[in-house]
Amino acid sequence: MPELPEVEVVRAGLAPAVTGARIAAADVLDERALTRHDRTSGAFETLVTGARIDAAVRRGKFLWLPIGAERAIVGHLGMSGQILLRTPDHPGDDRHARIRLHLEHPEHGELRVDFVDQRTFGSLAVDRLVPTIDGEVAGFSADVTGEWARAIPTQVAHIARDPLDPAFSDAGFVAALARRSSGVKRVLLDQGVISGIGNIYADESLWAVRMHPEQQASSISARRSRELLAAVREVLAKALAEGGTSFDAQYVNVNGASGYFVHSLNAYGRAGLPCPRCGTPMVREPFMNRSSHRCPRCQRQRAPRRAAAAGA
DNA sequence: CCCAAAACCTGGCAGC
DNA sequence: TGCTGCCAGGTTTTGG
Repeated sequence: MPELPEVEVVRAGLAPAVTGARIAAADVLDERALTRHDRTSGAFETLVTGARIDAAVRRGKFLWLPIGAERAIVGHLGMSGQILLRTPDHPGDDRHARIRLHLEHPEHGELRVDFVDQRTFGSLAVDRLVPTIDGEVAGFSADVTGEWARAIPTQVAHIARDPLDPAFSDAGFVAALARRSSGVKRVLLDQGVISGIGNIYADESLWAVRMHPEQQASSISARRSRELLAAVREVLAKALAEGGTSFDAQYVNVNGASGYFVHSLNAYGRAGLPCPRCGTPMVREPFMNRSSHRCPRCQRQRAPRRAAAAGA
């Protein structure tokens, strides 16, 4: 599923092809791909047609293409979204194609950007850019010199910086864990605290530091919190280096190729298989209408804190 | 503010 | 073969 590494692979692939390109036309094939588009500002097609794309920027799992200093096309891949670069004459037989952008690039000529999404949790939208709250660069992109660089789409403004962002606050993360009473995995998945982590990399990171997903966040020491953050960074960076994680071709990069990180997973999807560290069979447990994967030996839960004078 | 759970959606697959 | 129901899960919304 697309988490930070997968979205970054898409962004990096898209950037050189779309930067500087003009959008000649847009086809909306399925209105459900525009659920996050606010129509009161105008129709999607009208707003993007004729616009020039200045960059491809990412924060966490959100991706956006600034079109001028005031607006951007915001994309989220949801669970099954893909953004595919194609030649203009590519057959239009894609069953799950939702939106097509026809581009004219001064150097690369004509090309097509297809937003393809089976499960329709993903979306594109035209959104307003607003200044970042801290005045820092909004997200990751090759070029940060444009007017758009320190501006963020309103839809993304509430999303925390991701752990690979130079402006991410390690101390802020430690403090956030310290004041949360819920389980640590829930906090890792909270995009308002730290962005870019989904179910796969949460399980991988927790395995790496031998932490139980339901460990109460506030019970974790500052030192252990920093170890966890370091593990998150390591896991994300490694996945990124390997081109992202994908199963059954749900996720593909802009050229349509799958990532290879699936071969490197230590916890996710390994229920019943031996823990790569100690050999104990891994378990899968229900978690927020989905699953957690962990080693029952390496990742034991510390006794939950009890209220004072509890019991009878 | 904090927390938890439901809702959104499609297609693969197991089980009958 | 064909039906049913579960499962995958990121984000927003809703309710407490």
